[in-house]
Amino acid sequence: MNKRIRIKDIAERAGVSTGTVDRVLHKRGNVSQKAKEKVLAVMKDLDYEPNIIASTLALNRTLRIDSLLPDFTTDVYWQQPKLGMEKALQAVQHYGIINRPYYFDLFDTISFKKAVKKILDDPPEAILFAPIFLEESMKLLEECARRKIPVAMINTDIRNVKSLCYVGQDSYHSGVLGGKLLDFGLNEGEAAMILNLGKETSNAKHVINKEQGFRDYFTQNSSKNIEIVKSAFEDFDQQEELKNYIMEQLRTHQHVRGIFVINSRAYKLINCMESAALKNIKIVGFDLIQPNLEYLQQNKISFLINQNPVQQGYLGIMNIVGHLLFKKEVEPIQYLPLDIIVNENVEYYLQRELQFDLVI
Amino acid sequence: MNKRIRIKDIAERAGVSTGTVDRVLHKRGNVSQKAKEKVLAVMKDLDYEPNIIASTLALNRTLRIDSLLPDFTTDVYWQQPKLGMEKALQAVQHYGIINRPYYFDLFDTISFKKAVKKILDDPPEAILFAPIFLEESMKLLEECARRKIPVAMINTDIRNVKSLCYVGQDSYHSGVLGGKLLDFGLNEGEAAMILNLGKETSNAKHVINKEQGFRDYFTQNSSKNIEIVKSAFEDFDQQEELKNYIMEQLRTHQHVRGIFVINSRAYKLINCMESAALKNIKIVGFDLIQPNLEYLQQNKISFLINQNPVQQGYLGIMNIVGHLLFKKEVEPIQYLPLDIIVNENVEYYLQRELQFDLVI
DNA sequence: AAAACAACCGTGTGCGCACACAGTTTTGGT
DNA sequence: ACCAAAACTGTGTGCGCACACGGTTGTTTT
Repeated sequence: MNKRIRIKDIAERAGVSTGTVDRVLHKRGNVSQKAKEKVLAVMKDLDYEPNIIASTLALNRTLRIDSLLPDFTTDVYWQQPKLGMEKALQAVQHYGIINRPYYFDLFDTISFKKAVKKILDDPPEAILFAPIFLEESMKLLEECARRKIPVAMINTDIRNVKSLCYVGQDSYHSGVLGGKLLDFGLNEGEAAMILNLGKETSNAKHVINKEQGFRDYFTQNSSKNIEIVKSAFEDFDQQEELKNYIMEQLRTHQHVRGIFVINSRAYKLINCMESAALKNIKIVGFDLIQPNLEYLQQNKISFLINQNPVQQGYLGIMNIVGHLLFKKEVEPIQYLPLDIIVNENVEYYLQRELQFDLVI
Repeated sequence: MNKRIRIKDIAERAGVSTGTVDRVLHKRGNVSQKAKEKVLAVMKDLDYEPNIIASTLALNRTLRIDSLLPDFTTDVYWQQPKLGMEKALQAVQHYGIINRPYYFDLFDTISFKKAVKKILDDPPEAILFAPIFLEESMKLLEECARRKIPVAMINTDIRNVKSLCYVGQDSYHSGVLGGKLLDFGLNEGEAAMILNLGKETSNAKHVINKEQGFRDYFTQNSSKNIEIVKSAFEDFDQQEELKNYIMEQLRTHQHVRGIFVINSRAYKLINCMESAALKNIKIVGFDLIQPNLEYLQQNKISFLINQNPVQQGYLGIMNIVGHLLFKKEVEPIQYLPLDIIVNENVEYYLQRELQFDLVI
């Protein structure tokens, strides 16, 4: 195929005008059955593909994607999906895609509900959001399904309600992987702790899945008789209280030789541990945020599991755009790789985030 | 900014015609200094950005990117950069980008030189290639620099000659990482082998870098007194000879408890090893090709390091396109992450390769 | 039979830009 | 002063598509 097939070529071959071809193409206006069949046959024969460039120019439209993400001033982790989202938006700006961002307090459903109301009062073409609050998020999804607004989710997966897609990690298998990585540092008869430094209101399903995966790893794979200790502390921003809690936990569970921190806050754990304890305990955490990176470099953290938050934001937008503009089929569940990060390879992941704006 | 700024808006504001604005924009034809300054000032004031969509349509041009990759029938690894390249080409097809692919024999410089001649006899707008043969590749790069043909390299990095970019792995640090990953399975006083199942003619620099990185890891990080054993075998396609060689190597170096295979052919090593030996020796290899994946699943390979070959092909093309179409600055050296692959996370990397066509 | 309505269709215009071409102004030479 | 050439500029056209609008034909109603 040397020359791109145009609707003019289709029209000539089918013996109709370009207006008729356009009407068949867009299922618009009236076209006789006879003309329709002729046009469709020629399109198929010539393998016609619309010129998205010309279509975009002619349409001269603006499509708005509203985003609803946790406020990154509450938790630095959320700067990263925002970064990925912004880079994707930059890449597709010339297609007339614009964004209206909304933020909510990670620990306050009121702010989430307020933002949802604003979004639905002036509905966009599509929504990208992080479903931190299960019940409220399901309501948003149901309403969007009713209004046929495509929704892409990141970070947390909600099933049983229709959405365009989920882009994020598989929390169960991140728990399995955490088990595997901790296992390298464990000997026969020692104990491993799974530590949740998070609030009860957020991501309960994630927590359960990670723990289950972690336990299943040791049940099914490790022959070292490892005891699993579960631990959780909500007031992780209270330094003294957290320190007391950690010290007490380590005293109570003296066989613990590995800790799997299931949120991005492994650094808060390490802030509370004495050097001697750190030498004897391997720590596996999540996410390449600055305080974690410093401890990884100091080998106080053995592994970080990268949830690819930048890519979540990026691909969330790209999937929406692919659906809206290119009429692409979208895979409903898209798990991102569970990157294993050590001091020797972390640099490349950090560079990757910076280079995202090279992608069209 | 509610409405996109057009050249018409610039023209009105500067008191000239759109033809003059176009001439200033493209440094074409004649424009008086006075008009030029006015136009540039308005452009800057209004933060004008050309509409790439309209520009592409008006230009109605075809840009050809020639690719020069090793023949994937010789080595299955090379199917993957080809796949990434094809997906990128698909994504940018509507910009009028076409591809002419050339393939060469991985172990025969003649085929490479023949392909180079064909490319240069009918020069494309840009070239994507894998510089397997150092000397011949440098000649190609010098000629392209002379003719101002942008070249993107993947898999092997050639410095000191001008090119658009290199997208690939950092071979030194992949050696370092290999050392780290093997170190998990090693005890005091044991030995680690670095095994090269490759031909002398290919990628010598890569080999040297990986080995150096591997050695440096143990020198600088491991306190276990690990002896490093270097081993290489060229006739890796001769099953009996390879088996004899491996058996002899394992007899000679009985303290070897870990083997780092520095090409993608770890599976060939495992084909030659007896079950008993496999239980005592950890193996770290490269690349998610089918035979390796099977052994990873069977836990005969402990880790694979993913060189991201699909992404190399993909980003090689995307960088060229960004440069040609969007006049983007391209980062000259782009190292891809060194993914650590275990049985528990491999699935996500495989799925990622399949989903690439969702990206615009 | 005439009028009204619906189905159907072709034509024209515009989206923002690239660039060819012809007209106007300026400059240089005689 | 006159002429030719060069510099400069505005205008028109086309890229492929989306879609509004008016004209034609066929059908239904009066």
